[in-house]
Amino acid sequence: MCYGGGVAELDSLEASAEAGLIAEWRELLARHAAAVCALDRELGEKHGLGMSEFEVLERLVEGCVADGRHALRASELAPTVHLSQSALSRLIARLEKAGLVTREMCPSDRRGVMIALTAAGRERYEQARPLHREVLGQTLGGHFAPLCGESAKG
Amino acid sequence: MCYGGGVAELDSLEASAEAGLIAEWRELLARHAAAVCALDRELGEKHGLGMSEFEVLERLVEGCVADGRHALRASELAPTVHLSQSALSRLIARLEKAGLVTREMCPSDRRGVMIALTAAGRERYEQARPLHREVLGQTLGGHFAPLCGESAKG
DNA sequence: GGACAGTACATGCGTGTGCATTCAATGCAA
DNA sequence: TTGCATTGAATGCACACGCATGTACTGTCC
Repeated sequence: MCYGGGVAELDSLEASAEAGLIAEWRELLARHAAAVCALDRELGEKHGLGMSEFEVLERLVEGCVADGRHALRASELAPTVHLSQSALSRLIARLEKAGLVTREMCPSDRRGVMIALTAAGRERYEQARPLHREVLGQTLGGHFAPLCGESAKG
Repeated sequence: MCYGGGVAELDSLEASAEAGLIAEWRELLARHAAAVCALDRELGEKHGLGMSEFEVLERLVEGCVADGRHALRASELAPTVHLSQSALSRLIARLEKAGLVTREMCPSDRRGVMIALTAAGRERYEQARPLHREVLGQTLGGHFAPLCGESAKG
């Protein structure tokens, strides 16, 4: 197995590289599905938050810790949570409706919106955080991958 | 840095374990978002397939190769693509409508449905497969992660 | 100043998804 | 055989998403 390389071995080399890629891909899909599903279910049931809602709250908390800023622009928030601009806009609207964040006009650029955590938002985050970590520990660290949704119950 | 373990170091140990978990989680999210988004866009544009549609076709091809079976039960297909039973049902309906699979009553258990690739389905899969592998190679192997969607263009 | 391209966010719309439910078929027990 | 719990798949429904577009604002060029 020195892979020194006759032509005949090139194909099998490529084939095994492809097999490795697919294996990596499927593990990624499985872990993602397990984690997202469990997170959405647990955070939703126990804290009234979806996974993306939690991620946004977390970015806001980190923003405050990191550079002591009081609020973040929506445009800098969107890419960090892998959401489209429109999806983030609506997500922020939901959080605002729930009283977890506030949306204020940006004074320096009135097109922009500054999004800030409320006390309730920070509190909700702090409450949800241990469960978030626990679920991740189980679905990423532990490999027993409790698949979720209908397809898992059966 | 021997982590021999005074009590005071336990907290920092736990903190770094948590930080590692979160780092792993975020990389998982980033890779997944990049890959799924690119796959959906590329396969959609060039082959009229969504990511999940491709995955289902692939499972059907593998099923035939693996145990020479001509068709798979819907119930055994669902968990392998991380979709709920209802989502898979509709996905199969779309594939059937497109002429890529057939749905036949299972003779031994008439509640069940046997899903089989058509010639067109197999052909579509073979055509789409190289692009699928290419996109995965770029988004998983290469780490330049071309984020997709609106949030990426801006 | 006025016109115009570009940017930031909101919104109409179509679509895919999961949950709850429904319907048909099966297996088991009385 | 009849009755009933269980199972496999389809469907009503609500919801979150992305794309395309709309609206308000900014900056630049004339």
